Amino acid sequence: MRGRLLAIYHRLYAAFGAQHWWPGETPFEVAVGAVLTQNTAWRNVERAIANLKGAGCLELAPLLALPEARLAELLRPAGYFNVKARRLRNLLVHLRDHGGELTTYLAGDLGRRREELLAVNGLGPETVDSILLYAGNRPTFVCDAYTRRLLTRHGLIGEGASYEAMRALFMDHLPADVALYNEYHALIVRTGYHHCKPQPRCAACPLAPLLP
DNA sequence: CACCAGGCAAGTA
DNA sequence: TACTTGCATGGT
Repeated sequence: MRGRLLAIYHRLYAAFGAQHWWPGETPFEVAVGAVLTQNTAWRNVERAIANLKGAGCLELAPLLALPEARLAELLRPAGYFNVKARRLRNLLVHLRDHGGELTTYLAGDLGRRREELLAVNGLGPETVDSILLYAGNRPTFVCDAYTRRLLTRHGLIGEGASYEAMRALFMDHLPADVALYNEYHALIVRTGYHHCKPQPRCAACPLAPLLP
């Protein structure tokens, strides 16, 4: 399994190169982006983040001081703006209640932090793992819809596999390397944008030779 | 026009 | 437990 997963990784890296994730200047911005990009094109998230920046609200205190209706207004281009205003506030309140310093918070016990964040309404496993890995540089593997498609298509996991099962597949068979986890997930997402995605097989896909 | 995009929670049976 | 639905903008 380790060989299969690494072979896929090397193929993707050779085809697409380093992805330089996460796009975001500070850990706080990364965490905000993780919530805003739920089921949403990154292009639209960038507009919302630009709005927050323009309002001087890309830090905990000023962002938390915004009325929720005003926050939703700024988040409009990211879609689901009412839902996301609530979810983002839930995260901010949680951080405020746990010291107010994101980097310090994310440096705590990994399993404990992951459980705490998962308990925040609006934060699911992908969002939480994204925050931990990309904002906190913690070794947790991020999975998503593209990951599921890749794993099932290569026969590495069953159709109904849970998020936790997918994550465990990577973490049980790869070294707990933050740089590797970072690049691997980014490359899988990059592959999602690749034109071969709907077809079961495509000669131009860098993974075609590895398909069963 | 339809379909998709770096999900998640709440409702239903 | 296992499905289904709501949430919403913007690009292709």
